[in-house]
Amino acid sequence: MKSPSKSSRRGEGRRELILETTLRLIAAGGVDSVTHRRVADAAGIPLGSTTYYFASRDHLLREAFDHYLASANQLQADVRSGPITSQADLVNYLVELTHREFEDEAMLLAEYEMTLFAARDEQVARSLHAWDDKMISAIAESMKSLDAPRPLDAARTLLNLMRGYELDRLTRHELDSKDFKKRLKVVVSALVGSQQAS
Amino acid sequence: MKSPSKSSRRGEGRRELILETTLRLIAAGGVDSVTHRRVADAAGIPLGSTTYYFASRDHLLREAFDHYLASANQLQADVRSGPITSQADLVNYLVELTHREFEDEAMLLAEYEMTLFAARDEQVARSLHAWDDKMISAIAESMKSLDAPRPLDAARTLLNLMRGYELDRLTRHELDSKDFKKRLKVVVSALVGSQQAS
DNA sequence: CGTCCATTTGTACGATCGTACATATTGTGC
DNA sequence: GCACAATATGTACGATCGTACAAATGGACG
Repeated sequence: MKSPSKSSRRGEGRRELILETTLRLIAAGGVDSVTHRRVADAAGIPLGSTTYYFASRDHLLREAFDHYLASANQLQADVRSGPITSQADLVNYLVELTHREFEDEAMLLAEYEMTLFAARDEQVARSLHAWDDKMISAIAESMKSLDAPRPLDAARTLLNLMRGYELDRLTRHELDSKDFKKRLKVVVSALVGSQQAS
Repeated sequence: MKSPSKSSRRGEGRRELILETTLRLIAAGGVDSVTHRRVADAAGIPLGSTTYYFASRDHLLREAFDHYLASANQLQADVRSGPITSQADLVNYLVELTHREFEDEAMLLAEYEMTLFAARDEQVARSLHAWDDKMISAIAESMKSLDAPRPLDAARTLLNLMRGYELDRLTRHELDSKDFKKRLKVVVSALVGSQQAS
């Protein structure tokens, strides 16, 4: 009988403990603040443990980001609730999506730390692209019943907009989400309304 | 008679040399890669020079970001060319604005390094907000003759969209700018067209 | 020329880092 | 219980860091 609540997990459990701790550190102090020693201290394990599971600091960071994307997958699945049959439904879905991200603002910050890291690391970039594609597909799928003329383009535009807004919010904590919803509504109405290409 | 082309500038000139070198390092390797020693080596000056002008590493980074925003101000002024009298003019203006940013992709990366830094540094955050407000005002101003119902909201939406797109481009170098222009056109038509509030 | 202060330069100290590695401990199959 | 592989732990080494600081240099001005 295993004891999952044991603070010092063993084997694969310890591996995950290290990854989760690494993510917390990234969220709190950025990628720079991640060192083998700090991760070990924060996780309550000896230094040797981190080097045993991860050959180098880069390996640790890369796997931590992959671990984050896996958990983000779960979050995205949770948001999908009712069917989307109107523009208002779509707006609410998108607002809810960003709202969930802001529930843990530090983790959102970690997501953008990952984006910048990906700009200099091909491997993380590939993981991030796979996640982005999944997000775009999900948004496009949610617009299916609205008959948008170019669902993938529209989804990409909406995702860009959300990202830009989130980035703004990361440094302006006072920004109003009501304001964002109103602006989002205008864009959605343009994207799902029937207009011809250039 | 001063010799401005002298590689080892003196006084205020040396101060600027250090800031420019710091920005190049941030662009090339991120904020993490900035150390007093590396800046000194890259600038061809001794270590003592960097600590003489900047009391600490944080002071150096903060002033480097301010220095970047000052030069970005110049860039933005350069883009303003002809008058904007149609939606197409506005789209071209915005596309040109992002295109200029991509001319030096490493510097664009440095801009987002600054954004993440600002998320954890109030002082840099204030500088960045002042710059953002200036951008929003400039975009709103450029829409004046188009009679957009909410120019400031529209400008903020467009800036969010541009930022989200730029962030995407930083990791997907193959992305097409023609695609962005088409998507931007749809959004612009929605923002300047007359629609009532919620 | 000589003085004075801003600037420049080189060096040093203590702290922290990534990584390697030898040793101890644990769990498992027999 | 025993052996053996997987896992866990503590320690050490060389490198790099931020920062401090004393000494050297140089230009402006009497």
